[in-house]
Amino acid sequence: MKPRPTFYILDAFSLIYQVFHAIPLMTGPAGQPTQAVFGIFRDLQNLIRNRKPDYLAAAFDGPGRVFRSDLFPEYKAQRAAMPEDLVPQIAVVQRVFEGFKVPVLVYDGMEADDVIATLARRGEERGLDVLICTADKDARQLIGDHIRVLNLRNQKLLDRDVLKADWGVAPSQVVDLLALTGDTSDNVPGVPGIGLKTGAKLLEEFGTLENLLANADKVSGAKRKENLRDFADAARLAQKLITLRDDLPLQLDWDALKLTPFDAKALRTLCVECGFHTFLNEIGPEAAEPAVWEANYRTIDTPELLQEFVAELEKQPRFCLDTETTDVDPLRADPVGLSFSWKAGEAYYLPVKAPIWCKQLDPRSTVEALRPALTNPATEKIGQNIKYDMHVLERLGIELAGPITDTMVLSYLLESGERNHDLDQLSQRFLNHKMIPITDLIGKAGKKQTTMDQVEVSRVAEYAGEDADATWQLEGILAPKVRDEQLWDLYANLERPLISVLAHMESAGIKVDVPLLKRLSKEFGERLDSIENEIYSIAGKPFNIASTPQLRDVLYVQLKLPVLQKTPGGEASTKDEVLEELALLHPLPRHLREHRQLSKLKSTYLDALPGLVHPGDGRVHASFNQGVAATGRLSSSDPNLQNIPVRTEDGRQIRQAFVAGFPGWSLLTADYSQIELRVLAHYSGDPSLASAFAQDHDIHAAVAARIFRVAEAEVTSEQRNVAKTVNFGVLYGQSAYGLSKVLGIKQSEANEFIESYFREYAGVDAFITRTLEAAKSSGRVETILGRRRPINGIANTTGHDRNQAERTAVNTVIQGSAADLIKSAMIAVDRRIRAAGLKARMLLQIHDELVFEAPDDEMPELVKLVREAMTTALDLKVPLKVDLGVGPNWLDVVTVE
DNA sequence: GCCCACCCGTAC
DNA sequence: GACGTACGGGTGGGCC
Repeated sequence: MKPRPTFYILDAFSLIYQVFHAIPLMTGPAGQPTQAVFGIFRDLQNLIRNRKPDYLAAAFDGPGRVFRSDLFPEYKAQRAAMPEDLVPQIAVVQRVFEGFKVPVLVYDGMEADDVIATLARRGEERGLDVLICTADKDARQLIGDHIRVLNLRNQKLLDRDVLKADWGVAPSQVVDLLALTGDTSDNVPGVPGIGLKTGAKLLEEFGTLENLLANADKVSGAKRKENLRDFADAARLAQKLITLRDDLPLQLDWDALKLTPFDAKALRTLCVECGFHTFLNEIGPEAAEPAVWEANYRTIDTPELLQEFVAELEKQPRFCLDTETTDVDPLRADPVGLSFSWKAGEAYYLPVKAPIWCKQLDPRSTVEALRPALTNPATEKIGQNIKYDMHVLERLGIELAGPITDTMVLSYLLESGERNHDLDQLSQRFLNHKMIPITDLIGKAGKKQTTMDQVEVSRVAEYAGEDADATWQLEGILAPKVRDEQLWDLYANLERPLISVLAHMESAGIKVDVPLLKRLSKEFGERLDSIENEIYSIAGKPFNIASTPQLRDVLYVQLKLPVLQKTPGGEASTKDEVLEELALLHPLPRHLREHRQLSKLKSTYLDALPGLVHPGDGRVHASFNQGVAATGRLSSSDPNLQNIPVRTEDGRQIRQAFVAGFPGWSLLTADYSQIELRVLAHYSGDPSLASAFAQDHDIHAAVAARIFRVAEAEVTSEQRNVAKTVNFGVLYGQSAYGLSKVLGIKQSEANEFIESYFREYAGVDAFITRTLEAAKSSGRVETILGRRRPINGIANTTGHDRNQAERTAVNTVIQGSAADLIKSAMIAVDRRIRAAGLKARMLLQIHDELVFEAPDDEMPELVKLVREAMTTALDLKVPLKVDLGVGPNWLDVVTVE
């Protein structure tokens, strides 16, 4: 079945009032109020961008008489006049609708609600999937198989089922329910004493309002009986008022309701008038006609041309380079060609591996010819994700020298995590240019995919030339932006030097004991088999335990166990936390938990890791990604070495397979102790937190002592555990509810712990308040080294969205500052290792931990050097502490003094 | 047969 | 609804 086309109907005034009240007063350059305009602009932009409606319309109330006033003169009578600040915004909002090309429907004498109802019906009949965007409860009566209500504030969709869960009634009963409860905002009467709960209960019993009123004497409670009798007419009137007319004689031109591209010019004018600078940036380039991309790319494919080219290249103080290869993994990739650019619209492509019928250069002599330019420390090298090219060049025996400017990293600093930073997107956004998709050359991933060396040179030259050209042009835009935003120091002192540190870590990799992984895999496999049999016999039949739907069926249909939690998709959850509960009721969940744990370990680590071991050196070379995590952390992939198990005994065994690479070498692990809590102590300046760290106390015990008001020596392990959980909860903005769930205590109790914590650590409270205020006024937060992250929705949302934004804001400062700190440490350690001329190498970073390998005779010096560099990486108001361990593998490390 | 959303679970 | 940041495996529905 093909999905139905979508039809979004906007209840204009409902949305306008919603955003007007939700967003604090904003004013434009002329001092005019703009918050409703802003809110509608944002809503439309998001709606069109994210949901891509097929059809779209906005309904306004029409001028003239309203038929409901004939029925009931007081209808909407007590509704306050439109706020003074809103009045002038309505006309501008209309222009926003026009700018986004949203057809505005206004009909003389008709209310928007009825227009919407009619549109919805007609849309449904036409085979569309109708979504009504409104906060108006009345609209819920329209819900059906193909009509739903969408809340644009939280993107929540109301369908038949959600309605049932929410109000306990079917769509056909909505009118009756609202007629019973009445609606104070529209001045619609109802039956006193009947709210949503009671109303739904009565309707469940009696079906309809009419039947209920007819059988009022059967309802329990004397007062309720009396009210139902006395207010029966009021309810009947309300019913009439609430019922929407879905049969208005509207002339609809469906073609005119189809979504069309917005009028960028009109919107731009409006944004300038209103001072919406962010929107201006967003619609600006993307809306404009694609820029003319004047390109002149030359292929350098003879020794003579190469000689001329190198002579030019060596004259350039700065140039952009890019490498083409046969693989996304630079350590498995063969070089195919290099491209260079130092002027917009111009680039050079040097093919070194191509189909035999194409003219090309000799790889070896080309590398030698380029070496002086690439290793010249005085010239600047520009690239997009240049770490990749550094790997390729390293394998050709070239260590890139000179200052590096990486456009991916620049973009990341400007907007960490809010967007992707790949070249295609950067080019689209900043240059308004669509790059040639790589799939045009090598096909889509899969069987038919070829490699770049199979593609004829002329086509690769266009592709590679464009890469270098676009990167060069991007640098011209991004670098000034980074300087303007005062982020250049962060780049030059932290992210830039980190690039080559990461490149070295990646090319070092870490040795893996594959036979051990295989042994463990076999052992886990055998244990899994026996658990599997046990599970099948308890369940009475075999099924796929790894299949959530099948497991659901066994647990909740077959065994009829209670559904304790639903997934975000509305299905019964089978996650571990739920199984833990269910284990108290039935033996099966216990076995399932064990099975889950072992099969996770087996598939994700034991079986996947050997496939990622580099055949040449028996090591895994993960990528440490510098442009992904929104807080400034690194991430690791292929494989992810930042989530190797440690918490359970079975999981921990896997660490034994990460070993020192050579005989007589060992691993060194160096963990920051309580790094995020120390950062919190630094920021909060809280004296008691600071002194606990200054005196190197057990921080969880120290906090326990204060919140439970006992001596530190008297703290019980339960109290310490509570304090530990609260400590971490604070970092994540955990609520009393969350804490109570983790600790298995009452919410009220959890609340007391949290309150007690903030009473004792008022500095922490003040830090949070300070951070949130700054976030609200500036729309972003900043880490200790000035890294920034935009915080969306902290000032203009409420409820859950607001809380989420607040948690993100606070956590980003802590997590991001800790990330700054360890990045600084990595650079410092790397420098010192080089300065000392050690063979030791940094291998891994796991957010608060560094892993090295070194010859045993270097170990004492390395330990000293690492500790020194890490503890002095940044100067905080509390001391930094590092725990070090040495051993033959990542499991069996022995603590060193 | 490939792609992707969803669910789940591992780390800090 | 309720704890922040990541990555990745297995399933199964959708698509080609």
